[in-house]
Order: sequence, then structure tokens, then C-alpha cells
Amino acid sequence: MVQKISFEEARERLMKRNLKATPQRVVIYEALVNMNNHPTAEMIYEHIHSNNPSISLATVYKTLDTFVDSKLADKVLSDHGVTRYDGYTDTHNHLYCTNTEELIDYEDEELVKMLEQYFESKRISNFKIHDIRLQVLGEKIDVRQQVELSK
Amino acid sequence: MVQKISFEEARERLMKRNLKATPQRVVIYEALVNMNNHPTAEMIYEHIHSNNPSISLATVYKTLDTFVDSKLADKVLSDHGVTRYDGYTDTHNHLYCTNTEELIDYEDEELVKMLEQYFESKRISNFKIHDIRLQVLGEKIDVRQQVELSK
DNA sequence: GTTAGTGCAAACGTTTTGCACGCTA
DNA sequence: TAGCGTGCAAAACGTTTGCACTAAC
Repeated sequence: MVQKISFEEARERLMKRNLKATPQRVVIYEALVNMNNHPTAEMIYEHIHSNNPSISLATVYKTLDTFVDSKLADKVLSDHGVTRYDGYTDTHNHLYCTNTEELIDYEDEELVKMLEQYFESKRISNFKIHDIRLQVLGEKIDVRQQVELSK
Repeated sequence: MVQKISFEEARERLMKRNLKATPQRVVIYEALVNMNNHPTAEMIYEHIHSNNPSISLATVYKTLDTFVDSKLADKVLSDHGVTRYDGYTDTHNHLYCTNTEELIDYEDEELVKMLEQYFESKRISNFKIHDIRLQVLGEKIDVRQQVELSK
């Protein structure tokens, strides 16, 4: 599960990956993790802008690229032509709500293992697997709708 | 498996979906299906341009949108900021080669069923599933490389 | 001090738009 | 012939770039 992190914790994680802990990076990483909604670069920029008016959007983009290279973040489902980032890099999958464009972490070790085992047993010829990504597309049903449906 | 289609077959499929069978649409649809490499709009435009110089790129985009709406095509993995289209709409998954950017159809009924059953049994609360998409990221290993590796 | 990171503005590539015209059913 | 589809050029959008400046180690 994702936990909110402090400025200090963000700083430490950057240094652990041998990244210079510039204030910009720390702020951007902290935002990415704490927003916890798979934000776009623009969303992160907006989020930090009032407290950090001098951090440019270009820096947000460059920094997110750096994080992806350093395995501090992943790019995730980019339907709609916008790249979204995930600061939670443990192997997991996503539910994507086609109504709200919400991306919901779907953590299920059983599923991850099932897929790994499946492809191990299949031994696809001529293809070396690096990563298995699964997205479940659908729609979030809120409680009121559920009550409505069960009538 | 994907089979090459004729102009006539393309025409018929459009009409079956209640789409006006304009020459542009027929040509674009025929190209999408017969190219069979999950092309971008631009790739389709290039492919048809010499024989159909008057069909504009904007029309290719609009037409592909129409196909997606009418379930004649799917948008698929759009890493790298370019949308790719798939004219083969039967449920299947993809292998994505991170070296060549090739998208390879991975047809495996067993896998599709396994996933369907898995999520049926899980009954994720508050979420109505429309579609389960799986991409396997990795790299194609060509025969020479394989020989190299097995030495 | 050296190297890597930042901010700016301009450029880029992809996709969408508005509108006049053309063609399909 | 009514209404949808098309072509064009321009605009919009997300993202990247080059470069001079700055700051972290």
C-alpha cells in the first residue's frame, strides 16, 4: 500500500538511487508519491506550483524522466494521449475507470504470480519477457448506484 | 488469425456496421487490416498515399476514430506518444518489443479464459469490468541471437 | 571546481478543429 | 436532397530541446 512520505524520506530515496537531491527533485518526488493518483506531469506542476512558483514545467518533465530511468517511478497507461506516472513501483496492476479516468492500484500477489507462472510455462519462443502489464478497464460504481442496481 | 481482406470485403464490413461506405473509409479500413502491424495514423496515410493522394491525414484520423467507435478497430498500447490501431478486434493480447516497437498479436484462448475466470471469481467490489488488457513487454530475439546465446 | 540540473522560450510531432465543399444513401 | 463525410489550413496539445545560468556534491 502507498504511504505518504515526508520531505526527508523523499530526499533519502533519491540519494539511495544516487540522484542529486535538488530541492526540485525532492518536491516533485514527494508530490508524485503523496498525490497517489497517477498524476500527469501537468498535474504535478499544478500541485506544487503555489508553493514552488519557480519550478518550471520542463523541469517536471525532465525530472520525471529521470525518476523513470532510476526506477523511482513508472509510466502507466497513457490513454487519451497524456502520460501518467506512478511513484509506487512495486509490481502491481491497475483498474482504469473509463468514466472518471481514475487509475486505481490493484495489488494482488496471487494474480502477479499466476501470470508469471503462466508465461514461464508457455516459454514463448523468440521473445524475452521483461514485464507483464495488465489493465482492467471498466467503471467504478459508487455506492448510490449500487443501491439503485440492487433494488 | 488475421487474414488479408479485399476492397469488397472491407466495404461489406463497413456497411454491416451501418457506416457509409465512402471510398476513403474503405481504403483506410482495408489498409488497417491488411498492414497487420498495428499502424499509426501516419503509417496508414503513407501506405495509401501513392494510390490515393487526395485522402488527407485529417481524414485518416477522423476515420480511425469512427472505426474505434463502431468497434471495427481498437486503440492499442500507445507508448512513445503515438496512437496505434488494431483492425483485428477479436479478444487477444499483445507482445510489445521494446527494441523494435513491434506489436505482436498474442492469441491464446487459454489465457483469455484464465483471466476472465480469475476476475469473475474475485468479484472486485465497486468496479464493473468491461475489458481485460494484458501487454507483455520484452524483446524479440532473432534467430542469430539465439544461436549466439546457446553457444 | 566540476559536473549535472534548472528555467526559459522556442520548436517539435501528433492530433484536433472549423469551415466550405462534395458525395452517399 | 438532406445530412454526413471530406480536405484544407490553422490551431491545440503534450512534450522535448538548446542554451545560458545555477547549484549540488
